[in-house]
Order: sequence, then structure tokens, then C-alpha cells
Amino acid sequence: MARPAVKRRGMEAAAISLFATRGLAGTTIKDIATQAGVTEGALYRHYAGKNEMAWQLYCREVQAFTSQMEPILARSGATLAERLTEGVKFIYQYYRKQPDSLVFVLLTRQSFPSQYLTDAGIDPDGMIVGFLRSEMTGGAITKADATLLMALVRGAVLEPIYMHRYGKLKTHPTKLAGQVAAACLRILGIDE
Amino acid sequence: MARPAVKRRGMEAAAISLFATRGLAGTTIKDIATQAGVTEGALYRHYAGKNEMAWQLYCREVQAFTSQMEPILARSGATLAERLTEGVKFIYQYYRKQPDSLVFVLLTRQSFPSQYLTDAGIDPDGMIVGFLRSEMTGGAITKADATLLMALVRGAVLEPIYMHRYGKLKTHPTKLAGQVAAACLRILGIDE
Amino acid sequence: MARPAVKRRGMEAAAISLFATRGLAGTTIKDIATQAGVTEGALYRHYAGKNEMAWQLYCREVQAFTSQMEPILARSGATLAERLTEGVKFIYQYYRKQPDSLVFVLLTRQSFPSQYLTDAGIDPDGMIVGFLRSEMTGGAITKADATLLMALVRGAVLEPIYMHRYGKLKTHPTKLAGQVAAACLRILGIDE
Amino acid sequence: MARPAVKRRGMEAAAISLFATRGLAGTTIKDIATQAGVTEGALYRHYAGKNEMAWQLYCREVQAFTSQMEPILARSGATLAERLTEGVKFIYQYYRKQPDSLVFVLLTRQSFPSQYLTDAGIDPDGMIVGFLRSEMTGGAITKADATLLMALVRGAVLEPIYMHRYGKLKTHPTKLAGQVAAACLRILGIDE
DNA sequence: CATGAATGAGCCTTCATTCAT
DNA sequence: GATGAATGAAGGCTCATTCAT
Repeated sequence: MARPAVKRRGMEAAAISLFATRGLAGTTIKDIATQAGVTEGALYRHYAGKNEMAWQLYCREVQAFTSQMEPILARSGATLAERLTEGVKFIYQYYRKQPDSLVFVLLTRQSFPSQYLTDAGIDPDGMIVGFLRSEMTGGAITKADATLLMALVRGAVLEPIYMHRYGKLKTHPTKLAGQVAAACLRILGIDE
Repeated sequence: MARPAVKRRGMEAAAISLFATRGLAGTTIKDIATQAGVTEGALYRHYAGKNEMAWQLYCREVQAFTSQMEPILARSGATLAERLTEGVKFIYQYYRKQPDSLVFVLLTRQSFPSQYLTDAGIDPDGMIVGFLRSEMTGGAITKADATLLMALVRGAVLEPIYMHRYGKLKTHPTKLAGQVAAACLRILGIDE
Repeated sequence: MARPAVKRRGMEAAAISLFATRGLAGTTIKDIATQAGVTEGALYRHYAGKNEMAWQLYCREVQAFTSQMEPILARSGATLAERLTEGVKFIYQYYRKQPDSLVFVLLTRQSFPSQYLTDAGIDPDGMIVGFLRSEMTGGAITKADATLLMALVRGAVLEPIYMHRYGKLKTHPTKLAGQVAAACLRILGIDE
Repeated sequence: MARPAVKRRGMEAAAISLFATRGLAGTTIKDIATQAGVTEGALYRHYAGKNEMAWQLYCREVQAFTSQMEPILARSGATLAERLTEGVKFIYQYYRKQPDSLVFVLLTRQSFPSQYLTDAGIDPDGMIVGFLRSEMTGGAITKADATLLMALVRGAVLEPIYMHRYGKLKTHPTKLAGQVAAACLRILGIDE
């Protein structure tokens, strides 16, 4: 089992890249096959269809991201400020290493019926909300609408990625992680 | 020329609504025509094609929004905190009155080559950056990377709209404007 | 009734020009209207439709041409050679003055069911055949298949027009009428 | 790869037949597909589109014809009269065996920008002109405008084909080749 | 007479998908 | 596993024609 499914990997990478750039509806099977250097029919050896493929890739990528993010936010023996800062750093490094993957996940959220996601137990936002609630219970954050706080933090952290992706922000987010983390702490009302 | 363009308006409203919901690539001419109660060919009397229509509507909607937003941020005789708070309120009321229009503008930014927008002189983000820079010069905000600050504020303000649109945030943003504005002030390092 | 139907004339001229250049099927109502500077609906004030218009114009133009050609070939007191030479000259001058009209007539012959033409009594080829037959009876031309002779002469006379129209023949046919007429006489076996 | 392209051939034959009968603009993709017994999309596996298909078929058919015609006109050890007679016979037999192909080539010349043809190096008329010029140099034909002579001969030879195709000439051209060849010799001023 | 918006059918093309090889 | 021809259903767009103004 030296290098099996090498073409499959190519197709998946091509799909993620194109989905991240053109969106799900804007990407065709032919686009994916061409970029991967295979023919159109090859895709159906591995997936039942385009939407099925996108959905599976979406689940996989979200979980890969979430499963790495979760322990960072929950690390024991670290202050909230430290964990939050590391979380932001992690996201931006993830974006540096796998920009298409991260943007794919961000852009694709409105492409599937919301029922899909809850059924699949995929909910990175919920993870953040849970994290914030537990910190409120612990007294580190003043009690407030956790979903709103999540939205504020999420927006502040991810928007620089869009701005960089689309050329408005010249500095790479990895270099701005400290400032962004500080802003998040202020959003949450934490004195550093 | 009694009541011209009544069907045209219907087509435009239908298009904006569908573009906001399904995206540009996910919306068909037939969708638009059906929802507007006309036939497909009618669209071509007013627009050269689907993409052309989307682009023109995008320009129009962005400008309608921006031209109302600008004086709010520039109002003389008001503190920065006041103006920013009013700006957030304006955005959320805009979203209440014309949710499709606002979401259309937000979602559509990545659908056109970025060259298009700069060529057309359409740049609401640039407006925000300019606003922040002038406040830095005036000393109201500590000097920093204005583009980054814009991204942070933009993300924090708009993400609640997505969250509400997609059902995660139950409270309507109009009721949260005060909290969001306060968070923005903290992001910018302003003591209220 | 000073200058009525000025727009009608413009539409007819535009139609003939476009039919001659792009063919009947390759020309649209919008093409005609645009080139004539009117709107599409205006055409239906004068004609029942595109094909109807083409057919009427075709009949009109063929008859205008044929009615002028006939007396030239039948002129009494002139030798066959003289009449044939004048006929060729006439055709080429016609092409100089109204190139679109002539080419329209030439190209359009296969666009209508052949039944149409015989029903309408339009048959310039038949005129030539009749002319040749009467000359055979008169002894000026050796008896032969008159239709074949007509085809040979017709081809030899008209092909230079195509060649000039499409750029292969640089000299204008009017300057070549003498040579072409001489060739026609040789085709018919007449010693000048 | 047992019997590939069998459907492709069918599509090409159908296209040539229809183009020859209704012209390029008058033939639809559906016409071609229906006559070939395939669906419309099948065409796009082999050609980029209708016009592209027509252009490629046109080039192919012209070349197939020209490459067979050329050696006939250049055969050594044969008089000019012999070679010309054989050329006419060849054309008419070609028309008998592949009437659609020949008519397609004749009718389609005005459907493409003339630039196309010269760029593609396709020029059967040029071949005739070259042939005539070399015979002039050799003294077999009196010096004259070679392009004009080509037009005269071309018209005389091909017009009978149109006349037969459209029903005016009842005798099949193959039976008239001798008379037509004789007429061509007279056009060129050659005593048999 | 003329306009211009609108129609409905049809055209060229693309798409996701299937299947024999 | 992979190919590439083929399909059938849309998709975007155009066309000849109609009609209220």
C-alpha cells in the first residue's frame, strides 16, 4: 500500500482549491478533473457525485480543523488570554499552510442545508460558544450573550483572512495574530 | 410612459433576493423570471446577461448603502463613539428593512474579479479605512494598521448578520447594536 | 406625398445589403432594424415577417433586373455578338451601381422552395434559355442543349462578380466586360 | 478501440449533407444530431461548436478535393486539352459520388471570413490560377489575366452542377463533361 | 406609423452522470 | 481504477413576432 489513491488525493485537492475560489455551484466536474489531470468519470470511482464529494470534503476539513483547535482552547495550566492568543495563531498558521482548505470551509457553510450540519454533529461555532460559556461560568468572562460574543470574535478573527485572500490586507495574518488576539480580549472585556 | 419598469423592478428584486440566498452561480435566469412573474427573455431587454445584471445591481446596491453610511460616520458635532454607534445601528436597520439587499452585497464580493471593483471606484472598505485614518490623525484612535482595524471592525459588525441570517443568532441584530458598537470601540482602544 | 416611406426604403436597403452579405438565415430582424436605424417592430408595418419581406424583395429585385435585361438581348437591328456584349456590360454596370442588390439576387436563389419561383413566374434563367433557343432557331447558334449553354454562360459571366466581391479579382468586372463577352461568344461557338 | 468514431462519422456526414442543403446558418445542431441518430451534446465531444465543426469539415473536404484534382491537371505526357477534359470529368464524377460534399464546399465559401481561408492555406482557386499561369508560360495558352480566366472556367464548370442540383438541368453533368470541357478550351482560346 | 417591452419557442452550449471498454 | 464517448436535462441567450402605448 505504498501510494494508493494518488489520483484521488489530486482530485480532492483540486476540488477544495476550486470550491474555495469559485464556490460550489461555480465549480464543475470538468474543472476539477482538468485541474487534477484526470478525466471526468474518474471522480465517480470515489464519490457518488459532486455535491456528495463537496459534503464529505467539507465534513473532513471542518473536523480536521476543529479537532486541532479544541485542545488549544482547553489547554489546562494556561490563562484565557494565552489560550485565545494561541488559538488565533493556530488559525492563521493553518491559513498559511492550507489556505484553500480554510477558505473552503469558511465559504461553504451556506452551501448546504443547515439541517445537514446539525445532523452531522459538525459545529465549530458551537464549540466556541461552549468555550465562552464555560469561561463565563468560571468567571473569566463577564456573563453575556455567548452567541453574540462568538459572532464578534469569529468575525474579527476571520475577516483579516478574507481581506488577505482578496488582496486588501497586504500583511500576512500570521504577523498580525498578536494584535488580533488582543482585540479579541478587549471584545470579551478581559484586561490583559 | 405611464408606469414603465414595473416589471423591471420586480426582476431586480427577485434577482437580489435569489442572489442573496443561492449565490450568483446558484441562481438561474429562469429562477429570476419565474419569481418575478415574467418570461426569461424579458431580462435581456434591460440587461446584457445574468452576470452583467448581477454586476450592475451589485454596484447600485453598494453605492446606495455607502452613500447613506458615509455622512453618518462624518457627522460633525458628534463624538467618535456616537458616530460609530449610529453607524452600527444604521447597518442593522438596513438589514432589517432590506435583508436581501445587504446579504447580496456581502456575499457577492468574491464573485467578481477584484479588478472590476477598483475599476468601478466601488470601495466601501476603503471608506472605512479612510475614516479610521482621519480619526488617527485627529488623535481619537491610537495609530495602527488602519486596514487591519477595518477588518476587525467589519468582521465584528457583519458576522452577527450572518449568524442571524442562518439561524444561529436568534436575537435580531437591531437589538444588539449597542453591544456591538461597544465592542467596536474596545477593538479600537477607545474608552467610552 | 413628398417623401413617404423613407424609413421603409431604409429598411429595404438594409435588408438587401445584409441578405447579400450574410444570407437570409444569417440575418436577423434586429440586424436589419439596427442598420436601418429603426426598431424591430417597425418592420411589421410593411411586411408580414422576415421571410415574407425577403421574398417580396427578391421578386422585386429580380424583376427590376430582368425587365431591363430582356430588351437588351432582344434589341432588333443588332447582331448577336453586339447584344450579348451589351448584356454583359449591363450586368457588370448593374453590379457597380447596386452590388448588394445583384449579389442578393444571386445568393438567394436557393433560399426559397423552387416551387415559389415558378409559381411567381420569376425565371431569369428561363429567359436566357428562351433567348438561346430563338437564336438556335434563327441559325445564329448551332443547335445544342440550351439549358447547358445557359449554365455555361451564366457561370462564366457571374463568377467574376463573386471573385470581385470576395476580393480575389482586383479588377472591377466593368473593365473586363469585353473579354467576358468574347469568352461567351466562344462558348456559344460564334466567330466574332 | 474497436470501432471508434462510427458515430462521429455519422455526425459529419449529416452535417455536410445539411450544410449543403440548408446552408450553415440554416442548419441547427439538433438537425445534425437527429439525422445522425445521436443527441446534441455528443457533437461537443468532437468539436468545439457548430461553426468550428463546419470550418474543420470545410477545410477537410476542400483539401480532399484539391489533393485529388491537382495531379490530374499536372499529369505529364498529356496535352492540355486532355488534362482539362479529365479535370472536368473528375469534378462531375466527384459530384456524382459525393454530391453533398461538393455542394457543401461550393456553398460554404462565403460563410467564413476570407481571412480564415488564406490563413489556413486553403485555396483551390489559387491552384487553378497557378495552373493557368504555368500553361501561359509554356505557350499553350495566350497570355491574359489568369484570375479572370480562372473565374470564367470555374463558373462554366460549376454552374451546371448548381443547375442540376436545383432541378433545372435534367441531364446529369457526368454526361455533359465532354461538352463542358470543350467550352472551357474555347474560353481559353485553344483549338482542339 | 413607430416604439419598446414582452413573449414563447428554439438555439447553442454546458452540466452531472452513466457506461462500455 | 480509469477512460472517453454519450446522454438528457438544464442553462444562458436569441429570435421572430405581438401588442399596448
